[in-house]
Parts: sequence; structure tokens; C-alpha cells
Amino acid sequence: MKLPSVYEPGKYENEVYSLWEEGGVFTADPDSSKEHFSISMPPPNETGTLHMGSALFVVLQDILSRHARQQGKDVLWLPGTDHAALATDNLVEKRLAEQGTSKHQIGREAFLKEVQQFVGGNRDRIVSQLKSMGASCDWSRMRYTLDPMLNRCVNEVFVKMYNDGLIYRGERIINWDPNLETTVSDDEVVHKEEKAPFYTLQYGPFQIGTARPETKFGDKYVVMHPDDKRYAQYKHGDSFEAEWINGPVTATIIKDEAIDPDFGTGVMTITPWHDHTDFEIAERHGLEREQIIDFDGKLLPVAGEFAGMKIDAARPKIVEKLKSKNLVVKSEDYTHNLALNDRGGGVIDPQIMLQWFVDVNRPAVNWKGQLRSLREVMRAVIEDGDIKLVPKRFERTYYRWIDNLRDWNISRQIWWGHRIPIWYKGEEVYAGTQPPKGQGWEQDADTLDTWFSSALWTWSTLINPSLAGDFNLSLDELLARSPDYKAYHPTSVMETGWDILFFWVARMILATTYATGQIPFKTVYLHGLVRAEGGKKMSKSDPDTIIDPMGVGQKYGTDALRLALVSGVSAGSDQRLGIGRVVDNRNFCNKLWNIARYTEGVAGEAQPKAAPKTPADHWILNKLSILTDGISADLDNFHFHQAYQKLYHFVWDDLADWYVESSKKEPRPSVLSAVLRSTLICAHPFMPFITEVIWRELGWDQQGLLAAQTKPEPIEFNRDESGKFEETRAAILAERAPDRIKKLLAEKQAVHRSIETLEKRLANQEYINKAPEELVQSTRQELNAQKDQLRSIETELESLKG
RNA sequence: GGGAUCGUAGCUCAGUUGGCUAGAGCGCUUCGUUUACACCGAAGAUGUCGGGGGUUCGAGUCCCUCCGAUCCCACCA
Repeated sequence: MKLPSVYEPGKYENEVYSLWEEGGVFTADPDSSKEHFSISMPPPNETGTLHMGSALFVVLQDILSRHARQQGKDVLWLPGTDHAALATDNLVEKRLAEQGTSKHQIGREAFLKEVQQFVGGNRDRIVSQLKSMGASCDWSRMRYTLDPMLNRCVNEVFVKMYNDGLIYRGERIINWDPNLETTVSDDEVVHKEEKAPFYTLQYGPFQIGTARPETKFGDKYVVMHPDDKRYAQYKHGDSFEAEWINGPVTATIIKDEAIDPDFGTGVMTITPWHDHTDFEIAERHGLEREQIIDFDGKLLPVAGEFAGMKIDAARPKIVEKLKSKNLVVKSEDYTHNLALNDRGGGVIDPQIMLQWFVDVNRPAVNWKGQLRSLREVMRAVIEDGDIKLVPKRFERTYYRWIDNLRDWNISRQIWWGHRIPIWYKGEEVYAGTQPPKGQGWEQDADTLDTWFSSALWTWSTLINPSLAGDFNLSLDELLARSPDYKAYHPTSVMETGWDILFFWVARMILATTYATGQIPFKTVYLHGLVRAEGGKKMSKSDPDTIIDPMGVGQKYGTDALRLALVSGVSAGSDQRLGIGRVVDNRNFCNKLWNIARYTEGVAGEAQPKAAPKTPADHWILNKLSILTDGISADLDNFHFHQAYQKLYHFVWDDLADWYVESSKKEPRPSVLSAVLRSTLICAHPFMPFITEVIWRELGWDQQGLLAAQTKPEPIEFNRDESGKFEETRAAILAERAPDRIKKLLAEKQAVHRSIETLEKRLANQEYINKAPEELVQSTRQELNAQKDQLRSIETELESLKG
């Protein structure tokens, strides 16, 4: 025996991957006459580590890519990494804090140097981890979100939008994270329930409710619903005097329909600077607004004696003062939703700031010959079926999201990322892909939301990078001069998690249709989250939930991990992954390994040749052809799980348990080899390492790689012969089961069925009422007889077993 | 408040447009070490398909309703 009885993945995996790379089998060829197939990898954080979620996307995209190659297509799976602006910026800031300094102290340039240094030391890990998962990407086309060409594209799109009036700068209320000192987009705000005291305060003649007394210093408007009869005596615009926290104020009455008369007293005061709803009310009525809390989360001089205090510290003191002035009517416990930053967890404090926005409502996009708004185009590409979402139900949530879409705040007050290509000199503003000529220009300090650059990912990565510095070329010309773009865009499939449908998928649609006039991809396949066994999210803060794909891959083999992930996947649904599933699939790998060992034993290094003779030969070839077609069809429809099941049962049940067993009596080594050869090809997209190892160990194609093989040649078989084996198979099965028990079981089922029918009949009122008395009686007797029969069968079965 | 998904064997889940007696893996019971594999083989037990109603010749599958779980969006001061 050449092969050991147990497959040891660790001995082969690295070597096999290098062979693939050296063989150039993952390299795309845009000039090929073959049909092109392309996937853009969702770029993982360049300094991150591979977690189960990334392992899942690697497996699914790798299966699609390898399968497409087998179908004879020219495949580009383009890998890349993301600069993860906010996360990285934040991390480096923390490191600086540990050294007792901060980014503002050391300045922009020094800070960016720090980031580069940090990033540089961590960049290679994620790439080698992707490779160890078996990812068959074209590494020669690896991209990075801060590559010069990608930066160029960001600037080109920004300037184009700016010139089209789609980007504007304005004072808006935004979500401010005082900890990270940056804005957070609406989609990145998460809400957490929190119990907090809810105060009812006396404000002039009114009682108002609030959970945030610390924002109330500047309040000088009381708002109520125009139809609220309780307050009919007060007119819009009336003013009155009220004694307030730091003395008397003059307040004005505002009537607005945003107020819910049933909540609290139906009256509230507003703080336009620090609340979204209040801001909108103030906008509608042209009211004054005043900042109460600064960007560090401290109270401003308007707070009087409380100025300079952090809000958490100030709140109880303010309440105390209100109490002492007899302004607190009551306080009660109340659960409200606290807004938090999804990336970093700081409490969001809305602020009014000058920010850059993308206007989603201005009709400035030429789409299919019509001038439409970004929002309309985003809707149209799905409605018209240009882009298909899998599973389809996400279309509904997508439409809902589009309908509620507000202008996209794209400026971030961090330093790591694509800087906004806007320069100022006094009153002058310059927008350009290159800095303006002349002295005294100063670039906007903000960077762009990381999703702005990610939104261009499917095509900015396909432009010839060597053209990045050629500013004579327009964006259209850049695209036109890029063979990759022509061959691979729109991409065939976007495979990603449903959790970033809005962040990323929707933004790619927005930016790509606008900038290139093409859709970014034809199909979006959305997979679910990989959860821990109990259903909990795998998260760093809860180490018990985490299964490290790298550790598991090393221990049980990457193929076992890949199979475990595929076996649990279904479109749009989360899966629970326990180590048990990995073990099962490790066993499955070993099964395949031992089929190969057996084949090697009986066939030696004889070439596989398909000359079926026995019924079993025809039978297994029949099964094999069903498998080959089935897997193709399933993968075309993204039914990964089904394809996996077919493979599993073919290999274990049909091939190992029946064909190999039966061939022990009548060995047909050449057919066995041929079947195994085809099986390896079918299995390869799912379990690339072990299949490649067997392929080479069996020495059929010493120079060729399995990864380079196209789909197996169909082998002729005879259906009647195959049917004959079905019969022998049935006979063997019948022989295995002891006679008496078999008979009893059949009888038991028959009795069971008749009991059911009788019970059904007796349960039918029509039957009871209309049928003759005797008939109903006899039915009852029959039923009882059958039940007795069943009981006796069961007792006999028990005794036979005992 | 709006929406989505799920509820099938002890556990994790399949079940495509409604179609024979509802499946898989693990686990469990019994037997077996037959020279590919104990990371094995054979046999076996286990289900009111969440409850109720409807459409149909026929419903796990379609419709209504209720119960339970999860998630997303919006958010009331």
C-alpha cells in the first residue's frame, strides 16, 4: 500500500496550493475566446484575520469559480483588501493613546505614517489565510482600496457627481460619535434598549417630557399637534415667559403634526441641534437653533454653571437643580432606544455640522436614455430584472430601504482614507482629480466614507492600473482602454452576506450605474451569518462562540471545514456551525481517501478506462451521470447545500457501499478507476485539496493538475443493465433483513394505514349521520379489530427483538 | 409601529412549481473486527410536519387565523 490508511491534510495542503499557483490555473485571460465568468471578492480588512464569515464567502465563491472553470469558462475571481478606514483609524488612535499622545497632537502626516506602519506589519496575514482556505483567485490582479487607480476612480466619480450637482455641502444634523470624533452614517447606527428615568418638567404653563434634561438649556419653543383640543387656546406663534433651569426664558408656541398627542402630555420642547426630529421641525418653521453640547460631549457656556461638564456627570446635577426649583413634576422609569455607533460602540449624539452629501433625488443620471435620480435607478435595475437578488425575498426589503433613503452623508472626520478632492482658497472652491495650480489652496480635511470607494469595487479594480497617472484620459477613456473591464464587467455574480446588502451592494449599484452606465453584477447571491451552535453570533467579545477557521482547518483539514460550511448554507439564512459537522466531513474526506486506496490496490497505476460490463458497472455509471448533471444544475441555481448532499450520498452510499463492495466479487479495476476519476472532478470544487492529492497520488496525470480539468467526459452505459443491478440490490437488501420481522413490519404498515382510513371515516360527521346504523357499528368493530392486530404485531416484534 | 424569516425525529437541518407509505447527518439500540476505511460495516427505533380553519381528488408545501422564536427597518420628545 502506497497511501496511508488515514488522510493527513497538513502534509499536503501548502504544497498543493503552490502547485496551483505555479501552474497558473487561476490566472484569467481576457483575450480568451471562452465565455467569461467573473466574481469580485468582497475585500476583507487588510489588517484583519479570517473569521468564519470570511471562510464561508471564500468557500462559496471558490466553488462557483472552480465549477465555472470546469464548465470551460475563462474565470476571473479578483481578490483584494480593504483599508477599513474607521476601524484602522480607531485602532491606531488607541495605540497612540497608550503612548500618551493623540492624533491631533502629532498631526496628520505623522499620524498617517503611524497607520502605514501598523498596516504594513499586518497586511500579509489575511492573504495567506485566504490561500490556506484554497481560494482560487487570480492573485496577479490583487487590488487594494487605496491603490492609486482606485483613488483616481474615487476622485473621478466625486468630481463627476459634484459637477452634476449630485454632491453638495450642507449643514445637516448628523450622527456624531464623540468618542471617535467622526460622523456615522444612518445605516451604521444601531439601537439598544436602555432603562432611563423619564422626567416630566414644568415649563411655563406646560408640562413637557424628556429623557435628556441636559439638552434643555436652550429650549425656547414648545411644540404641540395643531388638532390637540387640550391646547386649542394657544395659538401658533404666541409667546410666554417661563422660569427655567438657569433663569427666565421667553418661549414661543409652535404647532406641528410631528407631535403625537397621545404620548406624554402631548407637548414637548425642542432641541434642534441635537435631535433629528427636532431639527426637521425647526427647518419647517425656520426656527433658531443653538448648540448645547460640544463635539467632545461637554456642555457649552449656555449651560451656565454646568458648562464644561460631560453630559453623564452633568445630568444628575441638573435634575437636582430642577427639583430644587420645583420644576420636576414627576420622574418615571422608561425604556428607550439608545443610539450607538455600530463600529466602536460610542453613544451617538446628533450634531449640526457642515458635511458632504450625495443627493439621491436629483434627476441627473442618464439611465437607459432617461434622466433619473440615483434613487430611481437603484430601484429600476431590480424592478427591470437587470439584477437578480437571490433569494428573491430581499427585493422587498431592498425596495423599502430605497423608499426611506435619505441623502448619503459621505464625509468622515477621520484621516485614514480617500481625502475629499475639494480645495478652498478664501471663498473659492475647487473640485478636481488633481490639486489646483497656484498658491494658497487648502484641501478639505475630511475623508470619504469607506463605502464610497467600495462602491466602485467591481470596475475600478478592472481598469489597467498603469494608467493611473495619465490625467489626459477621462474616466470613460480609462474604461475603454482596459481589456479586463471589457471582458469581465458587469461581473457575473456578487456573492456576499445579506448584512451588507445596504452598506455595500446598494452603493455599488448606485455608483456603478452612475459612473459607467453598466450594472455592477448580474446576480447577487446573499448568504447568511455563521452562528455558534446555540444560535449566538460569533463575536470577539464572547470567545466561547468563536470557532477559528484556521485552527479547525489545521486540525481536521481545510476540505472538512469547507464541506461543513457548505453543508449548512442556504440562501439568505443564517447557519449554526458546531465542531461536529466538521468532524463528520473529516470522516467523509477519509472515506473518499480510502476509496482511492482501494482503487490503487486493485487497479495499480493502470489507466482508467470506461468499458462497463457488469450490471453494477452500468449502474454506477448511471448514478455518476445523474450526479454530474445534478451538481451542475444545483450550482447554477446556487443550491450549494443540495449539490453537497448529492455528492456526499453518491460517494458514500453508491460508490463505497455498493459499487466498491460488489466489485470485490467481480473486480473491474478500469471502470472503478474511471468512476473515481470522474468523481474527483465532481468533488473538486467542494474539496479541492484532497481531490488534487489523490489525483496526483494515483499518477494518472502526473503533469496535469486536477484544478485544470474540465468536466468529466460522459461515459456510455446501458439503462437496462443498470436496472438489473437495482434488482440484485433490492434482493440483497431483502436478504439482510430477517424474514419474520420483515413480514411483520410490512403488515404493521398495512394495518396502520387501514386504521387511519377507518378513523378518518368515523370522524366524518356526514358519514355518521347518513350511513346506516349497522354500517357505522361494523366500522367501529373493524377499527377495534385492527387496533388489536396492531398491538399483537408490536408485541411479537418486541419479543423477536428481545 | 412597519416588514421579513423560521417552527419537520433527542440535536443540526433538507424537503424546487401541492403528488405514492415525510427525508439526511449526528446521537441512540442490536449485531459485526469480511485484507479500502472503527475517521468502518449491517440491521433497527423515533415525527399529531407549532395549534385551528379553508381551497383541493390530494397540503409539510397554497390561503386565513392564532401561538411561539429570531431578525431587519423606523422610532415618541
